[in-house]
Amino acid sequence: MAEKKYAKPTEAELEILQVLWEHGPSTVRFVNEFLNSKREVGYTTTLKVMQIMHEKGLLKRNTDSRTHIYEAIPEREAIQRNLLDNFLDNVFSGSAMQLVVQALGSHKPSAEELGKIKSLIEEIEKQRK
Amino acid sequence: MAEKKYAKPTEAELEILQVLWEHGPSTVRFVNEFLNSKREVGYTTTLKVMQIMHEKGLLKRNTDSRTHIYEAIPEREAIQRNLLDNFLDNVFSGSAMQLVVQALGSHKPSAEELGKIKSLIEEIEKQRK
DNA sequence: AACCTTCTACGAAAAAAATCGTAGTAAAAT
DNA sequence: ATTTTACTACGATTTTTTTCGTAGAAGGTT
Repeated sequence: MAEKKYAKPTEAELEILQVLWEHGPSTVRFVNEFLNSKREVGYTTTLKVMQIMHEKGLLKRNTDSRTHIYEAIPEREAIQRNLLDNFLDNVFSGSAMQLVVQALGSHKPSAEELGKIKSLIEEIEKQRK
Repeated sequence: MAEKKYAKPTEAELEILQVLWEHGPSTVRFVNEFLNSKREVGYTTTLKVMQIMHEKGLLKRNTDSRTHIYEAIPEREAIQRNLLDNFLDNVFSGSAMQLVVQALGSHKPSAEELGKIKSLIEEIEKQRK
C-alpha cells in the first residue's frame, strides 16, 4: 500500500468536489448555487454534505469569518486515481486497456488530444526499453 | 438520445453482472459461490439482488427447471458505455482525454496493448479526414 | 413414505446516502 | 434599535441499497 486511502466520495460529494476543483475554495452558498444551475438542491442539503465531507477529511475549511470557506483537500489526481481503480475493477474487470478503447471509441477526442495521447504512448514505450 | 437507457446498476449489481459477463448464464448458487470467493455474502442476498435485477430488466431468466438460470440482458458494452459516460461526468468533468491519460499513466499497458491502442488512434485519425 | 437438502418468494430489517426543517445567532439594512 | 437577511449547527426524515430470516414447495435419499 503505497497510496494513502481517502474515504471514497459518494456521488453527491463528487458533485461538490468538482465545483471546488473547478473554482477553488468556495462558500456553501456558491457551491449550492452552482449545483442548482444543474438540478434543484436545498441549501441546507449542500451545507450538510459539505460538513460531512469535512468530518471525513475530504474538505478543509476556514472558519475565520462567519461564512466558512471550504476547500478540497486530497489532490484531485489522487482521488481520481482511486476512483478510477475502483471503477476499473467494478466495470471493466480491471482491464485499463478495455476502458481506454471504450473511451476512445465513444468519445472521439480532438486531433490535438489524439496527439497528446500518442506522445504519451511513446513516452511509455520509451521507458519500457 | 440515440441510446436506450438501462437502469444504472448499483455496485452489488455490478459484481453480479461481471460474473455473468464472464461465465455466461448461471444459477444463483454459482454466482453466489463466485462472489463468496471474494467476500462473504449470504445466498438469499444474492438471490434477492438477482431478482431485483430481473425486475429492473437487467437480467433475464429461464424458469423452466426449478433452478432458475439468469443471464445478463443489455449488451455488456452498452452498460459499460453508460457507466463510463456517467463516470466521466462525475469524476473527470466529462473529459475523456483526461481519463485516458490517467488510465494509461497509472496502469501501464503491455506492449501489445499499446499497439492496439495505437492502431485504434490511427483508425480514428483516418476517419477524421 | 419419511427425511434431508436445495430452491424460490416474500417481507422486513439494517446500513448508507441524500434531503430538509427548525432553531439560534451574527451581520446587514432600514 | 428593529427588522430582515444570511449563516451554521443539529436532528430527523426519506430514499436507496444491501442484507438476511423464514416459510413453503420441489427434488433427492434412505
